[in-house]
Amino acid sequence: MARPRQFDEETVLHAVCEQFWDAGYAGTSLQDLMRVSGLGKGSLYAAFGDKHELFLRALRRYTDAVDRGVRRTVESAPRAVEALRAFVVSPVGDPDGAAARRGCLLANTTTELAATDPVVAEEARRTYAGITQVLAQAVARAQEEGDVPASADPEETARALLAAQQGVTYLGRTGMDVRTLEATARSLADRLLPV
Amino acid sequence: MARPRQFDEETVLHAVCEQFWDAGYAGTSLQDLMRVSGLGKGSLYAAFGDKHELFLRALRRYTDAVDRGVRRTVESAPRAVEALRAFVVSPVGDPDGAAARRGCLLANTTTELAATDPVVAEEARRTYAGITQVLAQAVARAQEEGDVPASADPEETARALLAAQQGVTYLGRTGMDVRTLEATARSLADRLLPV
DNA sequence: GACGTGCTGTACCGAGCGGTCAACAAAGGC
DNA sequence: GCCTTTGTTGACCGCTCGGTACAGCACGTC
Repeated sequence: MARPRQFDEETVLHAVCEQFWDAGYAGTSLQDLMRVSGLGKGSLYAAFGDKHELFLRALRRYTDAVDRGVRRTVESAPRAVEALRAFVVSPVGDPDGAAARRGCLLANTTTELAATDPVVAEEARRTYAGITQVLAQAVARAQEEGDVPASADPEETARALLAAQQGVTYLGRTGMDVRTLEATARSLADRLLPV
Repeated sequence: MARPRQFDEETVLHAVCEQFWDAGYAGTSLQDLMRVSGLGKGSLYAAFGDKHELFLRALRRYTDAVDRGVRRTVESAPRAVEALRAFVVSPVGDPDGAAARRGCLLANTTTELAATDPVVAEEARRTYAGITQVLAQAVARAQEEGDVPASADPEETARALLAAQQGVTYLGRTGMDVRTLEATARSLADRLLPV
């Protein structure tokens, strides 16, 4: 047999993900990746391929986590409408606004790369299609529970909620005051999910 | 006297703006800027300072144009509510989706740089504060014209509309199908501006 | 037409980039 | 204890980056 790896792949991907999240794709150098992962260039290349492949691995890990998070929120909510409201307000994050300013790794890197990197664009569309589906099912459940008018189209409502959530995410990234941001998110939830 | 400039500053800023819009800040090299402007390095540096200063000049030119565009739309609309609807749908652009995929220079570069460049973040906040104000005035006018319920808070409504518009802008950048994108934008306008 | 000033093009700089490679280290099989 | 295999390390590659320096050039003035 051969020499075993001295690092945990998941741990490295997590650290790399955080780095890309904070500095973007172009803003992250191989030196940064070596520093946060604790690995040498050779090990990174042997284990994950080049910078772009490593980024995609980290991005997919992140989108999987986001997808699972949304599903869990919907499944565990006593009433579906609460999960939908929570989804719209979720980008606000902590009260000091650090999470809001950080934004979403997928949104940040899609904005940076979508125009030139079809793989990233496809990953974004795939992720949002999945989220839209989960939200649409939640809207249907909220209709059964009497919290959303039966006249609303579930999928259209889901897409409106997704767009609203992404808008809140972006305004958070601009550094908008957290209380104003939260008020905006709640206002959107109120208007898109009338009582 | 000395040798006069052989280029028009506005023309150069326009070309530079387009380049940053297409490729982002980090994705644009000085060579790119020389190519699209037709100027040498020396001329660029003498006229605009370094890359970052040149970028800020181009960005401010862009945000000024956006601000003026929104004001003009509101002023020239027969009914204010039409301008508000048009604002939310505006990121959709042309039917083939090229404009939607391109997104907004301010949104793209804010997402890329806001975390590390306080000047860009401030420029974004300033621009959106101005747009919010114009939208709020339009909401108030729409209320006078009987198109928006008098119970709505103009500023809160304006911020909800802005977030929705930015969400649509982002979904457009992911490459979402244009018809779906337009339906989402119209749906948001319908829900945020009830009849 | 000589002058001087500011624009222009180019050669050049050090630094950092992403990526490669060969030598070395650590494990289990024999 | 040697061999094979794989992981690790760090030196090294060519290249492009943003930025500077400078020589020459075109123009309005006098």
